[in-house]
Amino acid sequence: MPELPEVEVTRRGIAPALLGARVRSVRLGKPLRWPLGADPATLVGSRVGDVTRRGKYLWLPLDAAGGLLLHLGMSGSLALLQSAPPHGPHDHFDLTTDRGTLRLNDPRRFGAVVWAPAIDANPAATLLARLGAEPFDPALTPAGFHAALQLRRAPIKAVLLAGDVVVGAGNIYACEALFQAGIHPALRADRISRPRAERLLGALRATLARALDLGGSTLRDFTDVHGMSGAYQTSAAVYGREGQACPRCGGAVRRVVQGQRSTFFCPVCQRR
DNA sequence: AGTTAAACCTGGTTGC
DNA sequence: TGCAACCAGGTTTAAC
Repeated sequence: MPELPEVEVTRRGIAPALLGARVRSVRLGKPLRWPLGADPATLVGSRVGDVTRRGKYLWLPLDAAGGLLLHLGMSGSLALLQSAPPHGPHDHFDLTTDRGTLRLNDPRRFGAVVWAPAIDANPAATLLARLGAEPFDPALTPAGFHAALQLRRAPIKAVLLAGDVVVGAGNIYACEALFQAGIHPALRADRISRPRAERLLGALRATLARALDLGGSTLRDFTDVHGMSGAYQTSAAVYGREGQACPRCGGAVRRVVQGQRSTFFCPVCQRR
């Protein structure tokens, strides 16, 4: 599921409700990507601070008890439950507080909940270290973006997905941003001109902002903390629309595989 | 060093 | 209907 918009929608859903909440108990289900790395009992009694986001990770500070780094993987979602119903087969983490239970549901278990003493201490620091710029950070300028792309020979689609230049775009929004920018997904990143890099950065920001407005995309699993689906997927121009008409030129949307992932694009509107 | 496959899992959809 | 093959919002890890 979750690319930056979905993670941010999730963060906005839980942050105000959990700020200052007192942890009552922690329940672990099946193993996630990594072990928690702490005795759940040591978290009990701590207070939740302000939940922040870095890339597709959420950081949930627990004052004296360090904090939790959360990732939703491919199929994860968080719910905030006032009275927690019995857990289902894919509920793998419960953080019960005096303000409700934060529950992670993740069928594929690519997600993670990892404890760290601080966000800049391991293992959180290592996981966050390789992340690129936040897409809405004003410090990320067209010139800086272009300069970073000049160092990469991989296809621009792969570079966007790698997230080490700019974070936030996953498979849906990388495809959509490239369509909006009129750039062919197989174009080498270092062959993108300065004006086109500027256009791509604008397209990426616009795509992510629009998805955020629509509550993200729900292909199958994703819901916000109240169980609501996102709506972006119905307005996608190319993603998931192989063979359908390009909304700009009417030609057929194509699907190719790049780096083991499907890429959707319009061969007419998107140029090398 | 930098790019590309393999791996982690489950479940829904497609095709024979 | 049954079953195999393929596909899916990600990213670390190992291998060219």
